[in-house]
Amino acid sequence: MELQEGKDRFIQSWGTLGSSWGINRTMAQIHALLLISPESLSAEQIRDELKISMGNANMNVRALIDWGLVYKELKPGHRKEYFKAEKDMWEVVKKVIIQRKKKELEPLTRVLNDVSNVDGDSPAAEEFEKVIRDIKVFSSKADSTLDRITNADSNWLFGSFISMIK
Amino acid sequence: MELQEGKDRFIQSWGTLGSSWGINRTMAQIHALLLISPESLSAEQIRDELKISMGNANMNVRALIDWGLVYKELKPGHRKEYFKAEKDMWEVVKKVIIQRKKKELEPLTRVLNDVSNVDGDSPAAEEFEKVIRDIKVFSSKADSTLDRITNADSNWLFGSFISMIK
DNA sequence: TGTAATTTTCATTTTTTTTTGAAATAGTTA
DNA sequence: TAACTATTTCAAAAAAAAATGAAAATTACA
Repeated sequence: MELQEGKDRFIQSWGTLGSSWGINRTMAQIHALLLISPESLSAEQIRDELKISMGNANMNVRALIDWGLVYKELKPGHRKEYFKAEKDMWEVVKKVIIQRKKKELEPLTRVLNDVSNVDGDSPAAEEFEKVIRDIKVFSSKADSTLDRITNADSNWLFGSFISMIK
Repeated sequence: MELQEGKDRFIQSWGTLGSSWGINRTMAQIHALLLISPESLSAEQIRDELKISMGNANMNVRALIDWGLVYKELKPGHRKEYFKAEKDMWEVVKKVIIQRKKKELEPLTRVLNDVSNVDGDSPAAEEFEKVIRDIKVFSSKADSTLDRITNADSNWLFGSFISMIK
C-alpha cells in the first residue's frame, strides 16, 4: 500500500475513534497526523495536510494541549510554533481518563450528593434513594480505581500480574 | 428536596453522562427513568414522563435493549410491552464495554491490519509502520483486558485483590 | 377474519455540534 | 516604531445528529 493511502486511512479511522471518546473528529485527526509524523509540525502544515481552516487547526491543537495529548515544541531559528504528539499509547489512555474523569465523574458525583435525600417514603422515593445510593457506591469505587490506573504502570492493568492471581 | 426535582435532576445528569458514552441523551434519560422506577414502564409512560415523541421513545428503547441495558417485560393481562432497566451498575458498565469494544476496537483493528505495510523506507514510512505496530500491540492488550473485565466479578477490578499485589 | 390497539419506520424538521473566515490581537524583526 | 508574520477569537455558516409525526406494519382479541 502507498504510504499516503495508509496515512489517510489511519487518520480517518483515528478520527472516528476519537469521536467516541470525547475528542472531536478533527482533534483526533490532528493527533493522528502528529502521531505518524517523524517531525513536529506547525499549525500551517496541519491545516494543509488535513485541509481545514487555520482557526479550526488552532483551536483543536489548543484542546489537544489541554488534554496533554500534544506538546508545543520551540524550534530554534523558527518563528512558528511546532507541535508533536504524545506517542506512548498508555500515556494517551491515561490522559484521556484524567480528562473524562474530571468532565464526567465529578459532575455526576455532585448531582448524586445533591439529590440523595428526597421527601416522603413512597415506593418511588425509596427506590429513587436506593438507586442513588448504589450509583454513589459504584462511582466512588470507579473513582479510586481510575486514580489507581492513572498512577500505575501499564503492566499493572495489562501485564503479567494477571498470572499472580490466577 | 422534592422527589420530582430529584428525579428530574438525576435524569438530566444521567442523560449528559450518557452522551459521553455513545448513548444519546434521550437513550440515557430513558435508562435513568427506568432505573429509578420501582415498576416497569410502557413506551407510552416513557413518552409522557420525558415529553418526547412515541417514535423517539420506541427507537431509543430498542437501542437500549440492543445494548442489554433494558429488558422487555410481558405483564400478564396487559397488551402493551413494559420495560425495565438493568440496575446493577457493574452489569451496566460491562454491557457498555461490550458494545463499545465491538463498535470501536474491532473496526480499528481491521484498519491497523490493512495499513500495517506501506511501500518505501523513508523516515515517514518507517515512523508510520512503527506507530501502527505500537497501536496494534496496545489494542490487542486492551482487547484481552476488556474481555477479562467483562467476564469478571466487579471485585476483580475494584475490590480487595488490590491488596494481593501490594 | 375484522377491528382496534400498539409498535415501527422513515422523510422531514429541529437541534446541536463543528467549521469557517475575517477581524482583532500578539509577537518578531529590521 | 513600522511592517510583517503568526495566533487567537468568535459570529455566522455548514454539517451532523437527533426528534418529530404521520403513515405503514404488526399484533391481539372478539
